[in-house]
Amino acid sequence: MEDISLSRKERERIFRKKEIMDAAIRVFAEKGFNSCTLEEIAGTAEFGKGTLYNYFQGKEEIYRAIINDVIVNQEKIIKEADNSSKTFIEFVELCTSELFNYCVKNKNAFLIFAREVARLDRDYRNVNYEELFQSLSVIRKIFVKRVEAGIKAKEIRNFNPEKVMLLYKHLVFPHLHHILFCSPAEINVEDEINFILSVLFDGIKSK
Amino acid sequence: MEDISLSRKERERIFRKKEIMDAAIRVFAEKGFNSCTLEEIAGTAEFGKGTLYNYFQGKEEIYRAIINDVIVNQEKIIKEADNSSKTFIEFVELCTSELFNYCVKNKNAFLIFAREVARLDRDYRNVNYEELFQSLSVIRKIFVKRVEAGIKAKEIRNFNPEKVMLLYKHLVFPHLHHILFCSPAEINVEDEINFILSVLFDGIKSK
DNA sequence: CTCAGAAATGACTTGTGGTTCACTATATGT
DNA sequence: ACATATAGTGAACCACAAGTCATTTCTGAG
Repeated sequence: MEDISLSRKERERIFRKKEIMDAAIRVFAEKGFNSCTLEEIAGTAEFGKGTLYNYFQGKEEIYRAIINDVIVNQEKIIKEADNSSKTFIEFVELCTSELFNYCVKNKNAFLIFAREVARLDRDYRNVNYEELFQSLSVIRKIFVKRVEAGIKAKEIRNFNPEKVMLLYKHLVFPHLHHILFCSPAEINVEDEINFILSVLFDGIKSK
Repeated sequence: MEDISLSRKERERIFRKKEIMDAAIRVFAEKGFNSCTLEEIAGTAEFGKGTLYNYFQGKEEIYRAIINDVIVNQEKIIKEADNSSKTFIEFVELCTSELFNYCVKNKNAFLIFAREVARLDRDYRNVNYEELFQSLSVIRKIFVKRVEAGIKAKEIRNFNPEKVMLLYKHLVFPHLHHILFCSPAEINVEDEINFILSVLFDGIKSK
């Protein structure tokens, strides 16, 4: 984790930045972007309000950084799955279980991401989110490439690859959000993954 | 549409309320809840700011009323589909095509709904949204009942009915949102419906 | 035409909270 | 020990927008 190419000063700075982000994640997840104040975030991080401005441009940028982080992690997961799988089905299974793991371990960050997910592809277009869009684009490209390969190998039916990717995304994230935040009962992650993949691969109709 | 049991005064009041809501839908869809002001909504509706308070408690209530409206319409669609279908598959086909129609015709209202959809089951719990939850609950009950019937009739596999409903919801709304707001190309609604239903029923695997 | 009640209005009040910055404290190097 | 740089701080500032209400305008019955 630690990068020895940086000075101790730099590592400390990064560490404090992370601390602020962790506090912000808790506060944003609890109250939402508009119903919490910078003072709350600062208080939670055990810093003064002004200090946050030494690390971020402002409230907006902290929020953005959190979402960016989630997406960068997703990018890592997809890349990793792309490298360690042969068939498309393997690839999807790997992605899914790793995504589930990540989101369960980072519930709060995922919640913030999930609340914004409907805005990502549209409302965020105007603003400066190059890095974020970069990652989103990489994710899209890898997934589409794998779908195309899967079709060529006759693993899966001949659908528009872009649409298959969207469908996967729409299946996984809202379902994750639901089981993590809307479901009263205790969850068996393994079961949830199996359910989603079973429907995705074979559909709900009786054979 | 017009209810003759009401006086003209009352009908006029309802008409103006609707006018305000229509303006609010355009403004909220364009800018989002937090980035627009009551004055903009009032201006768009061609009323003064103060007038809005003769019709609604405040900004929050206008927003709520819009979302409530969308959900009430969904409830109507589900009920209608429930009454005019025999098999589960028919039921789903009917729901889907009517939902698509409704959302295409009410893009802006649907956009507002879609932005909030991740919050509905959780963040909205605290506040007073009885009517809204009432409708959501009716929708859930009807859908689950039809899934159960479909399983009993061996139309579909034996999954947890609640989960099938969620999966359907997560398939339809995010996909609708994407094709209406994130897709650059012109859309063939018929094709989109067929794609979603084909995957839902039969999955993506080759046979 | 008159007048009472209803409806519309927008200047004003008020509270909020993001952002700034002058100052203090701490750490590092000589 | 001193100087310099770096980091932290929160009171004060200010923009903004939700909500209020005293006043004006409209409407329709008599």
